[in-house]
Amino acid sequence: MVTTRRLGTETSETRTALLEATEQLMLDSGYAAVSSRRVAAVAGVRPALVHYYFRTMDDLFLATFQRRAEQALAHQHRALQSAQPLWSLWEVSRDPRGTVLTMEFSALANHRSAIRAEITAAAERIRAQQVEALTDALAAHGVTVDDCPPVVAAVLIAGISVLLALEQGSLGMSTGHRETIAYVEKYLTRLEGERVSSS
Amino acid sequence: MVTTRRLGTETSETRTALLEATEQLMLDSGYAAVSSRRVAAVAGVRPALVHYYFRTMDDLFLATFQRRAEQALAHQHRALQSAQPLWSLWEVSRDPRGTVLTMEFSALANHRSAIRAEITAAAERIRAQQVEALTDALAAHGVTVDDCPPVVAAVLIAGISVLLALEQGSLGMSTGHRETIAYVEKYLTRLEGERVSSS
DNA sequence: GTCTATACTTCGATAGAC
DNA sequence: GTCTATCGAAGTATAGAC
Repeated sequence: MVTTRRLGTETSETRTALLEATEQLMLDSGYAAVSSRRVAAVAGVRPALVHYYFRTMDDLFLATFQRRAEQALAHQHRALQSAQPLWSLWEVSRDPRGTVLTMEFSALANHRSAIRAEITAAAERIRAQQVEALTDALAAHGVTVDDCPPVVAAVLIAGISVLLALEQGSLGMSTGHRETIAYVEKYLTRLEGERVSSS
Repeated sequence: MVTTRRLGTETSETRTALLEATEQLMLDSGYAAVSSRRVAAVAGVRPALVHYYFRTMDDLFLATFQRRAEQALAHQHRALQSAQPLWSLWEVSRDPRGTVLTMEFSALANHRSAIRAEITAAAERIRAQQVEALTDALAAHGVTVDDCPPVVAAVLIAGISVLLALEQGSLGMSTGHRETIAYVEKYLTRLEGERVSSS
């Protein structure tokens, strides 16, 4: 049953402001803090406007996620084409904003089935892109599939990044972080040499 | 300003039921789904009773966490004393219930400052216990601090566990999981031999 | 010592005003 | 095409009944 209620246009500035406000709230206070009223307050508009542009809160979350996922995929694609793809992937993965949002959206997926499929699909695309690039990058430096399959390298980098971001960001904890970063980067240096440029 | 309002006793069965209901809700639907009404419904009591045993929702979360943290520390302590401490730590870390709760409480810590300090302190204690045991375990198998510092091994195991649980549990995604588990366990076997008993 | 009735706040969502 | 006034449901928390 589809309602006939009208919705705002996709190009509206207000709509974009609402998406940005949602992302900001998720970063600052977690997805549970995202309510139509708070989003509106951050965006500087009236609460009911949220429901004009997004029929339900799930729609708002979904639109926020899709916008972000596209950016992330494109950003990672550029990084993986650099002369030091392993170093680049490591740096991209460690971006705290991206990691925190990933965790928030994963938590959201846990009990909003409408959103879950979308997030899973995006996560699969991002991993597939990593595996494709890592297959060449590792082989180029003599790492065989038997030593370390590309997909394992992708999981390891993602896992370490998530844990560091979770502990540092949410808990303010840093025991072992410096050592772990040094350990990973020593390995990266052995494969791709010293990091050249970080942008 | 402390209120004079009365609270239920610590040994009450109702109180324990509320703690268990809270944990169950966090596991099933995330911390955002924990409300006084829902906790009461799961525990089979009236909503207002939650506030008789726990003055605020933060108090409820805190009590739930502390109960769980003590169990986790004791459980890990036993595991680390086994004949194959590395294997045991890997298995304990991969317990999905524990990992999901850890993530939920971390997310909670992100925007409930009253709870944050407590969670961070517990996380530090758990890591310290791991490092202490890993220091001996790694040295016993000829792994020097230069090869891999114990604290790095602890972070790696925790990171991999968190990512696997997050992807599998929240997203239903498993790309690369089988390979990663095989990769880790190959390494564990090289150090401690085949896994003997898992209990 | 244990629990309930209830006040007050904030939520998502819609019908309808401009 | 854009926004507001407002409803019913659900949230936390307290004062007071048993």
